[in-house]
Amino acid sequence: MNYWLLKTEPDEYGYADLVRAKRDCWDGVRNPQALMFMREMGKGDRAFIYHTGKAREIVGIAEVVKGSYPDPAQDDPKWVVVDLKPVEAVPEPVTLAAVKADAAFAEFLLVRNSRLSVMPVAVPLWRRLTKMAGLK
DNA sequence: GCCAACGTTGGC
DNA sequence: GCCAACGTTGGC
Repeated sequence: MNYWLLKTEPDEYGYADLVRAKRDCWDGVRNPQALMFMREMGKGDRAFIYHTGKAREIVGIAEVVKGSYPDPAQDDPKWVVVDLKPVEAVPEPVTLAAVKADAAFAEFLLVRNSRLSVMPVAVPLWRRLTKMAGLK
Protein backbone atom coordinates (compact mmCIF):
# COMPACT_ATOMS: atom_id res chain seq x y z
CA MET A 1 0.00 0.00 0.00
CA ASN A 2 1.24 3.44 -0.91
CA TYR A 3 0.73 6.88 0.55
CA TRP A 4 -0.01 10.10 -1.31
CA LEU A 5 -0.87 13.72 -0.92
CA LEU A 6 -3.57 15.30 -3.03
CA LYS A 7 -4.05 19.03 -3.31
CA THR A 8 -7.32 20.75 -3.87
CA GLU A 9 -8.67 24.25 -3.86
CA PRO A 10 -11.28 24.13 -1.05
CA ASP A 11 -13.49 26.74 -2.73
CA GLU A 12 -13.89 24.36 -5.67
CA TYR A 13 -13.80 21.00 -3.96
CA GLY A 14 -12.71 20.55 -0.38
CA TYR A 15 -12.46 17.65 2.04
CA ALA A 16 -15.98 18.46 3.28
CA ASP A 17 -17.27 17.82 -0.25
CA LEU A 18 -15.69 14.36 -0.25
CA VAL A 19 -17.29 13.64 3.15
CA ARG A 20 -20.64 14.78 1.81
CA ALA A 21 -20.27 12.65 -1.31
CA LYS A 22 -19.13 9.58 0.71
CA ARG A 23 -17.33 8.41 -2.40
CA ASP A 24 -16.17 10.50 -5.31
CA CYS A 25 -14.03 10.62 -8.39
CA TRP A 26 -10.81 12.65 -8.08
CA ASP A 27 -10.55 14.24 -11.51
CA GLY A 28 -9.20 17.31 -13.24
CA VAL A 29 -5.50 16.51 -12.84
CA ARG A 30 -3.68 17.72 -15.95
CA ASN A 31 -0.07 18.10 -14.95
CA PRO A 32 2.05 15.33 -16.54
CA GLN A 33 4.09 14.64 -13.41
CA ALA A 34 0.95 14.54 -11.26
CA LEU A 35 -0.72 12.19 -13.76
CA MET A 36 2.30 9.90 -13.61
CA PHE A 37 1.81 9.54 -9.85
CA MET A 38 -1.96 9.13 -10.29
CA ARG A 39 -1.34 6.13 -12.54
CA GLU A 40 0.50 4.43 -9.68
CA MET A 41 -2.40 4.84 -7.25
CA GLY A 42 -4.13 1.58 -6.37
CA LYS A 43 -7.03 0.38 -4.29
CA GLY A 44 -6.36 0.60 -0.56
CA ASP A 45 -3.76 3.36 -0.85
CA ARG A 46 -4.22 6.30 1.47
CA ALA A 47 -3.88 9.99 0.76
CA PHE A 48 -3.73 13.21 2.69
CA ILE A 49 -6.09 15.84 1.39
CA TYR A 50 -4.37 19.22 1.36
CA HIS A 51 -6.16 22.52 0.89
CA THR A 52 -4.40 25.16 -1.21
CA GLY A 53 -5.18 28.87 -1.36
CA LYS A 54 -5.80 30.57 1.98
CA ALA A 55 -5.80 27.33 4.00
CA ARG A 56 -2.50 25.67 3.02
CA GLU A 57 -2.89 22.70 5.35
CA ILE A 58 -3.55 18.98 5.46
CA VAL A 59 -7.14 18.59 6.58
CA GLY A 60 -8.06 14.95 6.14
CA ILE A 61 -7.29 11.43 5.02
CA ALA A 62 -8.89 9.59 2.14
CA GLU A 63 -8.68 6.03 0.89
CA VAL A 64 -8.45 4.94 -2.73
CA VAL A 65 -11.45 2.71 -3.41
CA LYS A 66 -10.72 2.35 -7.11
CA GLY A 67 -7.22 2.58 -8.57
CA SER A 68 -6.45 4.81 -11.51
CA TYR A 69 -8.51 4.49 -14.66
CA PRO A 70 -9.14 6.75 -17.66
CA ASP A 71 -11.51 9.62 -16.94
CA PRO A 72 -14.85 8.50 -18.44
CA ALA A 73 -15.71 12.14 -19.09
CA GLN A 74 -12.70 12.61 -21.40
CA ASP A 75 -11.85 11.23 -24.82
CA ASP A 76 -8.16 10.88 -24.12
CA PRO A 77 -7.09 7.94 -21.89
CA LYS A 78 -4.10 9.89 -20.62
CA TRP A 79 -6.40 11.81 -18.26
CA VAL A 80 -6.65 9.34 -15.41
CA VAL A 81 -8.75 9.56 -12.24
CA VAL A 82 -9.13 7.58 -9.01
CA ASP A 83 -12.14 7.06 -6.75
CA LEU A 84 -11.79 8.12 -3.13
CA LYS A 85 -13.71 7.82 0.08
CA PRO A 86 -13.10 9.90 3.19
CA VAL A 87 -11.43 8.13 6.13
CA GLU A 88 -11.27 10.88 8.73
CA ALA A 89 -10.72 14.58 9.14
CA VAL A 90 -7.51 15.20 11.07
CA PRO A 91 -7.88 16.58 14.63
CA GLU A 92 -5.17 19.18 14.04
CA PRO A 93 -4.61 20.33 10.45
CA VAL A 94 -0.93 20.35 9.51
CA THR A 95 -0.01 23.67 7.98
CA LEU A 96 2.47 24.17 5.17
CA ALA A 97 4.41 26.43 7.52
CA ALA A 98 4.76 23.59 10.02
CA VAL A 99 5.93 21.23 7.29
CA LYS A 100 8.47 23.75 6.02
CA ALA A 101 9.72 24.40 9.54
CA ASP A 102 10.59 20.71 10.00
CA ALA A 103 13.91 19.69 8.48
CA ALA A 104 12.59 16.14 7.94
CA PHE A 105 10.54 17.52 5.05
CA ALA A 106 13.32 19.32 3.22
CA GLU A 107 13.10 16.92 0.28
CA PHE A 108 9.32 16.56 0.35
CA LEU A 109 7.75 17.53 -2.96
CA LEU A 110 5.17 19.69 -1.21
CA VAL A 111 8.09 21.90 -0.24
CA ARG A 112 10.28 21.33 -3.29
CA ASN A 113 7.64 21.79 -5.96
CA SER A 114 4.79 23.94 -4.78
CA ARG A 115 2.88 23.55 -8.03
CA LEU A 116 2.63 19.78 -7.99
CA SER A 117 -0.89 18.62 -7.08
CA VAL A 118 -0.35 14.87 -6.68
CA MET A 119 2.71 13.45 -4.94
CA PRO A 120 3.89 10.34 -3.10
CA VAL A 121 4.51 10.47 0.65
CA ALA A 122 7.28 8.21 1.99
CA VAL A 123 6.20 6.01 4.91
CA PRO A 124 8.32 7.77 7.57
CA LEU A 125 6.97 11.13 6.45
CA TRP A 126 3.41 9.80 6.47
CA ARG A 127 3.90 8.64 10.08
CA ARG A 128 5.38 11.97 11.07
CA LEU A 129 2.54 13.87 9.44
CA THR A 130 -0.18 11.76 11.07
CA LYS A 131 1.41 12.47 14.46
CA MET A 132 1.58 16.18 13.71
CA ALA A 133 -2.09 15.96 12.78
CA GLY A 134 -3.00 14.63 16.22
CA LEU A 135 -3.43 11.00 15.19
CA LYS A 136 -1.55 8.14 16.84
C1' DG B 1 -2.17 41.71 -5.70
C1' DC B 2 2.39 40.20 -6.81
C1' DC B 3 5.60 37.20 -8.55
C1' DA B 4 8.49 32.84 -8.91
C1' DA B 5 8.28 28.51 -10.84
C1' DC B 6 6.72 25.79 -14.09
C1' DG B 7 3.94 24.36 -18.42
C1' DT B 8 2.34 25.19 -22.92
C1' DT B 9 2.11 27.26 -27.35
C1' DG B 10 3.47 28.73 -31.74
C1' DG B 11 6.78 30.85 -34.98
C1' DC B 12 10.79 29.77 -37.11
C1' DG C 1 13.23 20.73 -32.40
C1' DC C 2 14.28 25.15 -30.18
C1' DC C 3 13.00 28.80 -27.51
C1' DA C 4 10.58 33.25 -26.61
C1' DA C 5 6.28 34.63 -25.17
C1' DC C 6 2.55 33.75 -22.73
C1' DG C 7 -0.57 31.47 -19.27
C1' DT C 8 -1.35 29.19 -14.81
C1' DT C 9 -0.61 27.76 -10.17
C1' DG C 10 -0.05 28.63 -5.62
C1' DG C 11 2.68 30.71 -1.86
C1' DC C 12 3.57 35.00 0.11
